[in-house]
Amino acid sequence: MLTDRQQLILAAIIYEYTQTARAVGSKTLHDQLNLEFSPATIRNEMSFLEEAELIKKLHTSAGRIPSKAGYRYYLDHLMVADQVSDQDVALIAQQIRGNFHELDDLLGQTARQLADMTGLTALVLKPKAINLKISSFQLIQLERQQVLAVLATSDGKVTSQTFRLPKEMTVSSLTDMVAYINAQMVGRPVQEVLSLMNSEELPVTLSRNVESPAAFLQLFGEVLARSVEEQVHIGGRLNLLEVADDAYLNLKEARSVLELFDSPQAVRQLAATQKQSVTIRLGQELPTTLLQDYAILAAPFSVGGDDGGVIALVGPIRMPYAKVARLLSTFAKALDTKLLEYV
Amino acid sequence: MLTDRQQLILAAIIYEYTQTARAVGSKTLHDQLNLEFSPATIRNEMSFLEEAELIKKLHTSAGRIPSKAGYRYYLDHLMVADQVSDQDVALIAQQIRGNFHELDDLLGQTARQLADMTGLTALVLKPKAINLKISSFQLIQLERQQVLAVLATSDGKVTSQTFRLPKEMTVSSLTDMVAYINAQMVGRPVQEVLSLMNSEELPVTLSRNVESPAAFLQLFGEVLARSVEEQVHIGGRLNLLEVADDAYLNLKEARSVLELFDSPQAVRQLAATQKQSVTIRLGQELPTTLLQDYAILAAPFSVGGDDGGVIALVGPIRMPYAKVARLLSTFAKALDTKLLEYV
DNA sequence: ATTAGCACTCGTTTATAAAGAGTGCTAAAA
DNA sequence: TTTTAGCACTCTTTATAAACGAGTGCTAAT
Repeated sequence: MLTDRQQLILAAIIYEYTQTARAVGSKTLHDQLNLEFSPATIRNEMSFLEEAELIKKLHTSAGRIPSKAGYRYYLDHLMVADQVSDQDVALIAQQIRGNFHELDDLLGQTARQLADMTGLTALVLKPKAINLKISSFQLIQLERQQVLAVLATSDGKVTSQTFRLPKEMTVSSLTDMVAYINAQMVGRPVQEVLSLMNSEELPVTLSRNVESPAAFLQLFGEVLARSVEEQVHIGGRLNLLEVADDAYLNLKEARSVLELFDSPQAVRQLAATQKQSVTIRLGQELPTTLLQDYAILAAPFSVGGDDGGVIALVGPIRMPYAKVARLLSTFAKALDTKLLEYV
Repeated sequence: MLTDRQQLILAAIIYEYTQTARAVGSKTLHDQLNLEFSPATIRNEMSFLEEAELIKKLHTSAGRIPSKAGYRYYLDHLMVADQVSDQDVALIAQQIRGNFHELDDLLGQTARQLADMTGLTALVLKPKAINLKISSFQLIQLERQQVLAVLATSDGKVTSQTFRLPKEMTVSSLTDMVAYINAQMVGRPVQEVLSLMNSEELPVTLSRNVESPAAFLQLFGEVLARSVEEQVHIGGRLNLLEVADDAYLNLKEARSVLELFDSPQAVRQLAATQKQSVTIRLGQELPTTLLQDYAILAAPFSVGGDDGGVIALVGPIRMPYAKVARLLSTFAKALDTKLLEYV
């Protein structure tokens, strides 16, 4: 257990280091923060903190920097959430309140805005849409056997796919069934319809309406599946380059980190969180060694009752956690309320 | 005018430098390429070439590297186009021949493939689609006054937009007009229809069918306009980072270059070309100072008779032009034939 | 016209020294 | 017992100088 003074000093070191990016020494700390005990005392406490592996030296005669364990301790015990300025709250609310036809537009815009405000990289994962409902399903004939299937869902998204009808089939032979689908399925959750399709029930019903339902079912299923595909929005990707403390960066590392964020699966894995509030992971706690020098803050949100949405921030371990965490949770809350509209 | 030997030496310097990324000296050049004249002779010729500003020294006692004018001379007079290996031609043809529902999928895939094969950044600009035809236009009612407009075009693309009907209007009141549009407009070029709309003609006709055509026309126009929006595909964006000769790169520069390619307008401007074959521009010939150390190769292609498509490559000035130029024109040709399908 | 020879240049590497920031320890002060 | 002043010591950073080496330009010989 750390004494109050030790905690104070640890927090001070993290504060200083976060600001200046330089190892902080006892004298600097004393002068900078007007502490009422001497550099020598600070040195003594520092060697205790170092013993506890909460801070470390880059070399024998250097000042201290926080270790990853030190950040961890800080996050778990010392951090006091910054107040988000009223101005910022207003800004966030205003932006998010805007009118977006499509949920994806809103989420993309949110990611961009969060990235801008923090200077970090923002991730927004749309949840698996359990409650997403079918708004309409239509077939549109393009030419001869070319048909366009269009599925609209309650989040405003339109999924479409062209396909070729088997020779003997005409579009009009399908209209009954399209009508049936619209009568029966509109307003029902996509996921529910998908499971209906697996459970023989729908196929049986359909076969009364269509001669060869198999091909059609496959098409319908494909479009349904694509409409609930999980999607990832990223804002401020290039902020990932701002890890280095100097003006030059390692080409290979920079490339691999940026490449990592080109893979939606990888991003999804990175941002995953179970907790109900902001979760912070850093360095070796992250699932990839590529991000040893990064930290990720993640907060859940829900879309119209569906759980599983995540809004997250990625940045260098040395970052102003208090401020950033607070901003993130403000965004998460704003999304939570706004997204009740997209049921 | 350069003598044959001077040309030979200039080409040799460019070759060596392209391979090794190091200033090339007279002795190295002699040894490396088994030239039948001595280093001293080479030195004499070199000082002539330097006088002509085709090559330069980084400092007094260093070897020579090509100047931008040197590259220019090489490109204009000396470059012999490499043969693309049959294997590569086959690969390209095979990939492009694949079946793509949407033109944009094909172009995106092409950009990625070209980038992979060259290690550079590939740009593909879809031409202003003069001949793009309307395949179908439909309205789909979502709920009460929410309507989804869907426009399918001959390139396989589906453009959709939700909008809200004025209170007094019902979807069914529009069906006549949708039928009219499909009867009259399907198969006609989007651009033609757009100009019809500006020229009062269509509005007049429509007003016979709809009570308040203004709002509807605006919607139709918007969707039409979006369907012919020019689009840019980029492959291998991160290859832009591979300019530096060493393992470290300048953060600021790297960022601004990558940011540049986030703007479709900027990309479009960069790739613009009038010529009928591969155009190569480098350094100060490019429209932005950000790309002083880059070269751009651009080749036109057409989509079903529409001119204005461009496929381009961006990379460091020091690159194997012969090989890369040849690959690019192979791609352009492959696209030209393939795209006859998307009329 | 070509080439061997050689002095000269200038960036790069290696070596050495001085400066500076910060520590750890000891002994005195509180 | 806790805190602090003092000081020697460590290790990076910066500065200075010397040795190295790739490559040039010029001159004189081929």
